[in-house]
Formats: sequence, structure tokens, C-alpha cells
Amino acid sequence: MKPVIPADEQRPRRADARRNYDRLVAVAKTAFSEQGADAPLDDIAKRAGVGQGTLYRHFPHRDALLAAVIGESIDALHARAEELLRADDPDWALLEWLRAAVAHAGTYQGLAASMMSSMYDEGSALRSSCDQMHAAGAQLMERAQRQGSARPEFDAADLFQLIAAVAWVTERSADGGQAAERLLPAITKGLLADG
Amino acid sequence: MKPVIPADEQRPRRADARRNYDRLVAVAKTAFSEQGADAPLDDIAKRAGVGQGTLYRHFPHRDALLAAVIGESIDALHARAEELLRADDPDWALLEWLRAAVAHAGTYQGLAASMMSSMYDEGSALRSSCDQMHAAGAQLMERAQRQGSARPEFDAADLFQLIAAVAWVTERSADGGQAAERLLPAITKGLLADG
DNA sequence: ACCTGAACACCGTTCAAGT
DNA sequence: ACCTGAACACCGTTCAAGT
Repeated sequence: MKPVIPADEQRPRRADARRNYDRLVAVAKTAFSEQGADAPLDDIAKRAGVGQGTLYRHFPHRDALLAAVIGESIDALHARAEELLRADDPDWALLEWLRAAVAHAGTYQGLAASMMSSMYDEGSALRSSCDQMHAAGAQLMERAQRQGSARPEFDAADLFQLIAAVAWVTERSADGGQAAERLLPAITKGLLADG
Repeated sequence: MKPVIPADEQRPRRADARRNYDRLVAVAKTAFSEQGADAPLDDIAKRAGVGQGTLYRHFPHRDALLAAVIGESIDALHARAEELLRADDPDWALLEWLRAAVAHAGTYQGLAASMMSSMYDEGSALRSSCDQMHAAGAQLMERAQRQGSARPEFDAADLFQLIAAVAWVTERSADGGQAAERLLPAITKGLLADG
């Protein structure tokens, strides 16, 4: 279970190009925080002080930029899963990671939607991030099914969809993340035999 | 529990205007089916043989057009709720309506997202459709909590969000509606004490 | 190898001119 | 009262010209 794509694989070698690349990622992170994952790419290029062409050279699609921006936190979520695989209670570990995953998918407005799309799109640059999340969830899920009370009829694909769904609803209800706190219990009761 | 807004309240009186109005709704229905609820309004106007200005005169926002298009099926969903309120098993009735509501919210690609947005937007023309759905769900939910096994800690707002979430995931997983069939059991087990 | 910005396509929305 | 279509704003994407 190692990161599928090292975050800086597509980081350019030439110094000026690398400078632009890094600034684009940094600026994008801010823009996504402020305006959501649909923030105009044009703005991001301008704020980073480069032409749009430069942005498109480094990141052919919005998803590529998104993938670069969330790379680190996906790795963190992955590390958290490794940690939780060694926790005593497999049910608790699964739910704990589920909460973390929902929080992650809610980092930016619109991120959950992008992840849902790219999960079913071979060509998306976000795909490997999604796969990583999927794989992390799968291990915790299987352990909770073997050693805990997780129902056998659900799988990691269901888990991924539930994560995206809860994050999506939460970002759209504008009640300050309260939706996730209400919906997660409903869902976890469904996932476990002794909710 | 009567329809909050009669569907043809904003239907114009003058014959030519009414003709345009009706054609726009009919064309929009087709366009939404084919291209999703985000189908270009320009196209719809063109296909209906009117200028964009005419479309905007009748339907100031996309939501107004959407509301007109789904009006009838919202009424049907409403009627179905009335029916199910008289069913023997309150739990079964709730779940049955839940399935119908998810199916409805999945009529067009992007409809679930529009409904989620307008539910929390006072000014949206879709708001009353959402309120209608919410109200219908509330009655079935309360009955299932009183006379069935529905857990008391969830409410109709949660129900509405779950409906939107499942419909949204389903339209985005592109596995032919299979996602709903997998996720609904997970959720209903969470809603009922004896899932 | 990389950058720039003009140019194009697309779509929502407004509005002056018309009937 | 209603209609039309040109016009504008906005944003994604491409590409010729440059370093």
C-alpha cells in the first residue's frame, strides 16, 4: 500500500519551470479554498503571474491541478489508514477513518464531485488519488468484516461512494458541516451489524 | 398536504405567449433528458423556436424551468406519499417512498444537485418542489417513528439529504443505477432499528 | 524546453428595437 | 404585453510567436 504516484513525478526540472509549477500549486490551493474547486483557471494563472498556456502545459486538465493540490493530504489519509489498521477495535478504526475521509473530501467545495467523476474516468489525473483512498478504505473494511461487525454485503466501492455523498451533501447544506455529523451515524449504523 | 404552487400559476394568458411557454417546457423536458439538467438554455430556446429573451421572460432562472418540467412528477410523488400513509406497514411505506423519491431525484442528470441547492436557497423557484418532497417524507417518517421502528434521532431534513445524496451518487457512478440499489439498503438499515 | 497573450468557442444574461 | 436577436461577460482551451 504505497502511494500510487509520487506527487512530484510531473514536476519539471528546469528551474524557472519548476518555480512556475510550484507557484501554480500554491496559488491554486488558496484559490480552491476561497472559491471552491471550480475556481477560474484564468484567475489562478494570473495570480501566479503566468500565462494560461503555462498553466495548461503543466496541468492539462483541472483535475491534474487538483491532484497536485490534494496530493499531500491524500498521503496523510493513507498514512492514517495504516495507523488505524493496527488499532485494537476494527469497527472503531473503520469509522474513524471514514470520518477522516469525509473531512478530506470536504476540503474544497466541489472536490467530492471531482473525485466521484474521476473515480469512473480512466483518464483523469485524480484517478490515482481516488484509487489510493479506495484501497485504504478496502483494507479497513475487510478487517472490520473479518474481525469486527461490519456487514459482509458492502464493499470498498460502496464506502467510497458514501464518503463522496456525505461530503457532497455537507458542502451543499451550508449548516457548517453539521450534515456530516448527522448523516454519518445513520450510515455507520447501516454498515455495522451492531451499530 | 396540498401542492404548494399550482404548476400553471405562472402560465401566461395571451395565446401566443402560452404557446411559447408550453413549447419551452416540452422542449426543456426533452433536452434535460438527453443532456441533463445543465443543458444549454440557448439550445432550448432555439429548439422551441423562440429568442433567448423569451425564455428568460418566462423562466428567469434555470430553476424556474426545471420546476415547471418536474412539477407533475413531484405531484405524483406527493400523491404516492398520501397513498403510502394508509399502508399497513409504516416502515415498509417509508422505504417504498424513499425508493420512489430517489428515482425521482434521478430523473435528469444534475437534478439532485439543483434540488440540494434550492432547498437551501429562499429565492429558488425549485424551492417549493423541495418543500413538497420534504413535507411528504416528514409524514411518512413520523409515522414510522411512532408506529414503526424508525429511529427517533433522524428527521425529514436528513431524509431529504439522503435522497439527494443517493440520487447524486447514482447518476455519477455510471453503472446503470446499481449504486442506488446497493446504497439504499445500507442507509435504510441505519434508519430503522430492525433493519 | 518553456513562456506569453491573443484568439476562439461556449454559454448565461441583458437590453434596445420591434410587433 | 410580448418577442427578437445582437451584444456583453465569463471562462475554458488552443496556438502562433517569442525566449
